[in-house]
Amino acid sequence: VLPSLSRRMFPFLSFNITGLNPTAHYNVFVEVVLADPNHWRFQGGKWVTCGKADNNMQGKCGVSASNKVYVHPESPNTGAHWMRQEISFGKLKLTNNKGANNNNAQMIVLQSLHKYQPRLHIVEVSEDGVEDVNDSSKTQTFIFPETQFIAVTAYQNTDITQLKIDHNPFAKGFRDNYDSSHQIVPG
Amino acid sequence: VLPSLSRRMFPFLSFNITGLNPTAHYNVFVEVVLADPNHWRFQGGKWVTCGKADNNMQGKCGVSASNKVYVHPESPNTGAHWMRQEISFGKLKLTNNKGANNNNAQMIVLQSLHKYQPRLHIVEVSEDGVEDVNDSSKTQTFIFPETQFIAVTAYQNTDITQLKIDHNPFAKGFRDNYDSSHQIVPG
DNA sequence: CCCTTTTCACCTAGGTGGTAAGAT
DNA sequence: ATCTTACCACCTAGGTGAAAAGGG
Repeated sequence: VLPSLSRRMFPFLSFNITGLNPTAHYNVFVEVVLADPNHWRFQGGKWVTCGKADNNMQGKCGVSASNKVYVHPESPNTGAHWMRQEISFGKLKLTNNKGANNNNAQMIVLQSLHKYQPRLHIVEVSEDGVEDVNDSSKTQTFIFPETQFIAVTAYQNTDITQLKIDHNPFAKGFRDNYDSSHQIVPG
Repeated sequence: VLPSLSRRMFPFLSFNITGLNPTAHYNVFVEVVLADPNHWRFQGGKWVTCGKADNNMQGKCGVSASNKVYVHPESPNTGAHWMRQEISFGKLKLTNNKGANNNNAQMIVLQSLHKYQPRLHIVEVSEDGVEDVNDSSKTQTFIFPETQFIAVTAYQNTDITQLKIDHNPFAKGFRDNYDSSHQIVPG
């Protein structure tokens, strides 16, 4: 879901990284860009393009925007740190509220019913402590097409709803086989 | 308190830092060292030394030990980052269990009924990404005597207990004026 | 006797999908 | 009609001091 109050992305992105310089410093972050310019709707049990593409979306697919980036909270850190174990983005939050970024909280702002492609960026921090995203030797980007998703404000596909209920620990109360026998019963 | 299961230090340490190089990288951490070699006990409403000092404590006052350090979770980071706002150590945990460090969790191991002095360390990370605590030009240490404390496993001074109940949000249920009228009443 | 460990009810803090109401 | 918002009960996760139980 994609509410005005932000929600975490679930299932969340998680990566294993190798080949970094163990003693150099890197920023690691995820960016989310439009995968295509279409509106999508869920019809007849399938996601279909709505026909008309957004007017002002043409040519913007795959282009970065400043408010669509989530820097991993352990950034900056050493190559050794990033390679030690899987890097998870379990706290990455999505929202459709453009004013949501005004707070200190870092959230990714998306448009509902559009398809998105997450990207993983690893940027080496140069000696003077600033990252240089324009130096291609210092920045690497990875794209996994299987991580594409369509943002929604209300669930459309019940399979997705069930997947979340089954695997997200915070949705345990909605599981069919949830044992509530420990609850207090009046009388 | 100082249980085998660790508890947070409260009130917690918090610092404002100025004078760093905004673009250089630093590790920031707190170390806790013995303030004196004595046993302390609370008697007649006051803390008094127990008479006999620990045999193997002589000459160890103020000396570092590897398991008495808590690295601020935002380390490493830039001077600009550390100077932007107050640096709080609200999640620093204390324990008396020497095996507690075996887990991934980073806790400071202390001995009950001994007096301790926290120290703030700021270490510049050199260009190759490793800190050099032996280069005195790259490391700074700050000591505030008013932050000394005596570790305990059970509260002795009721003034301290009340201070925690009054100011620690997690102890709200123990406040005299706590309004529990919202609680469910059976029948 | 004094100190430590364990357990507990009670709280903060915040992440779920459902649902009803609101908006276009 | 379709999408969005606001609110809710219900959950995870974990930080409190009190009090009882354990240990030297």
